[in-house]
Amino acid sequence: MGEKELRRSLSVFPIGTVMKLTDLTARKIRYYEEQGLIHPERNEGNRRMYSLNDVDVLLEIKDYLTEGVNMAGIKRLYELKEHEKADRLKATQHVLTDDDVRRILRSEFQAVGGLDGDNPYQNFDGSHIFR
DNA sequence: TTTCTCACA
DNA sequence: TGTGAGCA
Repeated sequence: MGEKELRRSLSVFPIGTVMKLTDLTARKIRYYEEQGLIHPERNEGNRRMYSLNDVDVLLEIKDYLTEGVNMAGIKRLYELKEHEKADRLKATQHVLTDDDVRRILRSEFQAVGGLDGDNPYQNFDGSHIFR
């Protein structure tokens, strides 16, 4: 991990700052953590401390949500990325970048025909997004 | 003053 | 998801 990624992973701001930065409620931010989408650290007082990466993820989650992807779908995307990350440590293979993931998501949407109304992903059950 | 966890007229 | 209670 380079120094740049290291800095982006430093947990530096409290939930109040993240709320302003992401325009999300504390309730939602903690909920996404429960869903395993972000992993803020805790300080001495049990307070959550978020990193720039966490904020980025939160912002991405907002985008996915407005695009009609539900929590199950979003979780798949991040699980997929984490698996790639794990694999990268074992074998020296290529990894899915954020852009790759976004590309995959877009093509999936186009293949299904649109972002509004009754697209299949609205009721995604967690097992067919990349069919 | 801010954040935390828990619970639900 | 919101909101209030009672702590730290």
